[in-house]
This record gives sequence, C-alpha cells and structure tokens, in this order.
Amino acid sequence: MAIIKIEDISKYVGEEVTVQGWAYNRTDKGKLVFLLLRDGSGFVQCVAFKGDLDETTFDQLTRLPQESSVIISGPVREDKRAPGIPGGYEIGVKKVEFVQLAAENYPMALKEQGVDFALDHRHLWIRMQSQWAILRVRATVIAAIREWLDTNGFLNVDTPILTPAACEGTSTLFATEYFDEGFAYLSQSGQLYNEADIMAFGRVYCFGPTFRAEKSKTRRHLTEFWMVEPEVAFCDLDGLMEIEEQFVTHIVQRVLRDRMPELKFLGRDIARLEKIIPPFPRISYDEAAKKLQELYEAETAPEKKALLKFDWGIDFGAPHETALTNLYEKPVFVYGYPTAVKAFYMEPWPGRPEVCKSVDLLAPEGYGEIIGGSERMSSHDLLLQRIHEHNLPEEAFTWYLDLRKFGSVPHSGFGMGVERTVAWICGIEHIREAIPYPRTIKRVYP
RNA sequence: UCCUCGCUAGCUCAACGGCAGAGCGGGCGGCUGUUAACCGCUAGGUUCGAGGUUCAAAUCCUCGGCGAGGAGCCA
Repeated sequence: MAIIKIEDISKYVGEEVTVQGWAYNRTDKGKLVFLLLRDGSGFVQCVAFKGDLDETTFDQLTRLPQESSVIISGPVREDKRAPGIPGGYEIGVKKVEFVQLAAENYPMALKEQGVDFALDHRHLWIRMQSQWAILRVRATVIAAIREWLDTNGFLNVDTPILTPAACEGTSTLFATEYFDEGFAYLSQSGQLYNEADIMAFGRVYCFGPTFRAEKSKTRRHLTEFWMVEPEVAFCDLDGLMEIEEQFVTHIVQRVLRDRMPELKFLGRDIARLEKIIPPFPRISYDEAAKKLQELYEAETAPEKKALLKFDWGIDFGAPHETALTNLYEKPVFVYGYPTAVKAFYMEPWPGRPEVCKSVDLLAPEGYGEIIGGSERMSSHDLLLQRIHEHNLPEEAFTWYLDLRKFGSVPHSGFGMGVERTVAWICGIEHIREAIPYPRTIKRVYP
C-alpha cells in the first residue's frame, strides 16, 4: 500500500493509502472517532468506525493523546465536511500502527496562544496549522527568490558573515572575539562585497542571515533575519526599479501558484495579492513629502497627527510609510531620498547633491519597507570624500576604493528582507512568525 | 535608550478591598458525522517576587523581576 503525502491526497480518491504522521486533534463520538492527522505536508481527517477495527485498537484511538505518532491505512474519500489543509478529503481508518503514544501533558492548546508562551514553545508551536502554513510560504518565497535570480543572469556569490567592521558605519553590530585579530563582527550586509563581485561576474546576489544589534522592539524587527542582496553592473536607478518590480512580482505569483491552501488557511485576501503585477507606482521623495504634508493636515485625531508630522529632510518613520502606502494597492517605489539620511556610498542626484539615487520599495497594507536599494557611487574621489565626511577609517575601505580605480561602472543593487516579505504575503501581524526560530532583543530560546 | 501596558490553574481569561472562579486542555463515563463537537463526573493554585497600608490584599502603595506594544534605527 502506497505511503502518500497528504498534500497529494486528491490524486488517491478511491484508493487505499498509508499516511505517516501525528495526531493533531481528536474528537470521538461513541462508535466513531475523528482524528485530524498531520504528516508535514498537510492535515487530513481520518475517520474510524468501531465496527471496522478490533476492540483494542478502537479503544486506543478514543484515548489517543494529542501529538502521538501513528501510521494509518485506509481508503481515501472525497467529503466536503472534512477539515484539513487541503480540506475536503478523508481517510477511512482500516489499520493503525501506534509508533509512540505521546505524553498526556502536551502544552499547546489548539487555540490562540499568548505571545510569551508561544515563543517559549516555538519548537512545538511550528506544528500548529497557522505557523506551519507561514513557514511553508516562507520556503516558497525563498525558492522563488533563487529561481528568479538564477534564471535572470545572477550568479550566487555568498559574502562573509564574519566581517572586519561595519559595512555602512551606522548600525550597531554584534562583536565576537577573533583569535589574535581583535574583534570580528556579524555581517549586517554583504553589499560592499557584492560590489567587488559584480566587477568579476556582472550580476550577483548573496543570500543569508544578517545581524543587527540595535535594540529595536517592534513587529518589524528581528536581531537575526534573512536578506537577499542582488547587485548589478552597468545598471542605473531606473534599471534597478525594473528589476525589483519583476522580482517581487515573480515571488508573489509563485506563492499564489504553489501555496494557495496555506494562504487560504491564513485568511489572506487573495485578490490583493493577485494585483501585484508591474508597473508599481514610482514617486520621488519630494512628491512623497508633499503627500505626507497633505495627509498631516487632513488628520484630525491629535495623536495620529503628531506621528505624521513631517519636514523635508527627515527619513520616514513607520507611521509615514503606513499612511503613504495606504494610498496605493501595489508596492510603491520612493526614490531620491535626502543624502543626509542615507548611506555614504549612494550616487548623488545629478544637479541636486542634497538628494541621492536611492530607492525604497514600500509594501502595501502598512507592511512598510521590504526593499532598500540605490545606485552606488562610481567616482573614486567623491567616494573617498564621503568616507572622510562620515569619519570612516580610510584604510578599511582600501579594497572598496580599488573598485573605483580599476574599471568603475555605474552599478546598482538592493537588499530585500525575507521575513518582512513573508509577513506581507501571509498578511500576519508580526515578522517573528515569519522565521522558524526568531531572535529578538529579549529572546534567544529555543 | 524612552513612553505605555501586562503577569491569577498546563493554556486563555474572570474576580478589582470581603470564601480564588469559568472555558479549553488532562482523567473517568456517554453518544455513528465531528468541525474550538456536545453531555455528566473529576483532579488541578506560592494570584511573578520582596516589603508596606488595612480587621481583611489577587485587588491599594513602594521597590525589584520577566514579558509585550510603540518610538528611535533599520530590511
């Protein structure tokens, strides 16, 4: 008898199959037991009638502890009443093998958990349907990222996680002792290395964990998160935006194709995701500032109004991003930020040195910045001047400056936060649910 | 770092100065279509900690601990 995956169950209607999994939920009704079984690929209802099984087996099923591991065989039936992911199918129980009877004090109730409790039990929480669905979407987002980049001329060239100093000289870094070399720091970006790599390979991306030691405490921050950073030689800011919108569209459409049961279980508004196709709106920082001023004046609630206060020259806060993106149904590009609020390596806007060729992509529905990118500075002398202005140690950037001495070209790149993207696509409140084991300022367990 | 909030049964919460409770989960029993099943019975407590006010504190006050939401910073 074939061992099948629950996600493929629709192919086996009328056949006898075997599934290997865990008892997710159970309800019994006299001579009938309903067992919701999960096998990692999905959730399916198994129905046992007392008359179909020997007395001992049936009796054991009626008192089967939650999360017990079992192997169940029987015929697949289509039945609209059957719950599951995907729902609508059930297995009539003919044979049961009890692999392990779980202890009776399984701590996770099948309902909403308090955040603290749920995170302390993350190793069990990931078994629950909601978390399982989110992490399945995450895997598909990652697959789609690699798929699009690999088929569009990008070479995966990974960058070091242990680095000598701050890439951008801004964020707070995690430090670790490094033999006789003093300290090494956990990477907050592979971008500077990417710039070296494109001069060897043309188009590259790095993809891995990224670390920020800032004491951020919001639903949009983790201390360890995953970022994909593509970088492209011979590419200006407009070219970069075209790449970003194709890239994001591919990711969303791939998730819609492969993870519809998960999205539906999560209650995601599918229609909103289906609208994510090019072109995305593009507005300048100046235009965004004007719109924010209008929104500020139109806001009547004093508390909200205070949060929306905005003057030209400042970076957007979360309330600004939310207000701005609520004007659009698609992700929106905001380009040309003030030079003063951005990193030292961004190309100045021609004729307007107070503005730089940077672009952020802000996700709709209040999810905020999912991509930050820019055209990089290609002039050696200007770059050196900026390094001095930012009080960065010139000797640490010798190799980076070399890139502008030997065949410098216009080039651009961006970084996309995986967890923010997953949170947006899933429609969940907090990005800690978009990574298997979240690391936050107050949590490194489990 | 700052502001705000929370901590009571395994979980989610109620009791808000006067006997510490409910639902879920656990155990036992009943029921042939359950969807967080339902019905009956049952076990389960250092009310985060220390100190204080009071005849009386889960409840009020002080200090501490732990956590969350938000700001700043960022993806």
